[in-house]
Amino acid sequence: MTAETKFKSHDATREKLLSSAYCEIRRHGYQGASINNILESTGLTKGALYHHFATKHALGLAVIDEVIAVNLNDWFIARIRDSETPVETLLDVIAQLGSRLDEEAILLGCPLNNLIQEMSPLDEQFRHRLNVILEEWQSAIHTALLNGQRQGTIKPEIDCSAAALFILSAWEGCIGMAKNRQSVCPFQICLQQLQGYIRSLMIL
Amino acid sequence: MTAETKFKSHDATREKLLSSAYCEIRRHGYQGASINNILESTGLTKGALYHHFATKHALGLAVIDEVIAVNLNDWFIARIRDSETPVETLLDVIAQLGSRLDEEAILLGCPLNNLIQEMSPLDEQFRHRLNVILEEWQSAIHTALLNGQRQGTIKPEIDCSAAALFILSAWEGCIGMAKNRQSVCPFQICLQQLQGYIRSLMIL
DNA sequence: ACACATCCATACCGTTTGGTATCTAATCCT
DNA sequence: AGGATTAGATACCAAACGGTATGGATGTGT
Repeated sequence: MTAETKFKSHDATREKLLSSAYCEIRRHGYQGASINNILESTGLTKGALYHHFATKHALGLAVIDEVIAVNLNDWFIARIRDSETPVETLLDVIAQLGSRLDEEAILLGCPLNNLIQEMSPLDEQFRHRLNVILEEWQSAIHTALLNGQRQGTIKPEIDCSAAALFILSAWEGCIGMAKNRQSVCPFQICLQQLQGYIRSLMIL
Repeated sequence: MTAETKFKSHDATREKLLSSAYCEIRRHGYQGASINNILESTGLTKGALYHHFATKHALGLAVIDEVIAVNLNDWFIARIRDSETPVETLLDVIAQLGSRLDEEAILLGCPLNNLIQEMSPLDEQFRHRLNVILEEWQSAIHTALLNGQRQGTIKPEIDCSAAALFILSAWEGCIGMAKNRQSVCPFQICLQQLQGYIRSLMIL
């Protein structure tokens, strides 16, 4: 009970820091993220931050592990992996992506892809963790396609691994392009083409 | 003659600065790019830099206009737009992309896409200039597909504008994913899938 | 040859950066 | 209850940041 309340309040400020850092990084990138901004938006001080995180670098890694990875898993990866009608679900998730994201979300882009583009050449620890998420994602699409083949909805001659990699790349590519257009419309067009590609893998 | 030599030496240091800034930005992003690093790698000083460029911001815009836009135009956009066998050329250019880029080039990613992901939400002038390049690129692919339709190599029912947008998105997406994998192999697989998509638009 | 503009080096500036040392409450364990 | 640990606020720091002011060369135009 006492340990629980302590643990809860402990997590409370830690979560606040993580959440604020996530927003700041999402907007300005990791390098552009300002520790002072993060603290200002939480009302906390450096004492709190550096009590929970050794360095800015550690904070960045924690944001990846505890925010980005979790969100992506809940929203996309787990849904696709665990579906009993995986190909339908894959198409559904992409459709929802096009209809549910507002302009601001599009402008800010995919948190995973943002960090990949910024940090992969700069920091091996960042790169590795982002790569793990990416591979889980690709693996989820891969097994979805394999299940589709088993269920007879995906053409048997398809290389599901390569197709999964391409779907993921195109997915992130669509979001990336939309980030520059600042508009939902071309984004939806792009996602429709991606759905068209996926349907071309299917047996009609 | 005198005016010409003056102009040449003028351009010489200016080009040095642009080239060095391009490399620095490619590695660290615009925000992460250090003016001092740029100067150190050229052997020049701040007097030189701020004589030719008013601010770091102006330098960044000049890199886009005078290096990135020019390079992309020479390597991809103009080639695709001006080809008499546009679809073949498009496939060729993508194939060359997979075979000619070494691991370091892949690790550093597409200079255009890098800046798009970093700067689009942060600076309207950056976003606009990058958008212009992107639209020229998409337009080049678009007209290539339209020419293909006229030549009877592309299926008439294809929405060439949407397909061009998707090809461009997937293109950048492939490079972006490869940036994290740090390997040529998945990149080539991804590009092969993109070629497969383009072939699915063609009349065999 | 002389006034003038261009080019760029040197030295400096204020601000912001991530990070640290210290100190005070609060909480935990026995 | 009381010593020990944890949580977090405050004040400070050196370094790096982008940017500026000045001054001296090197031409350039007349």
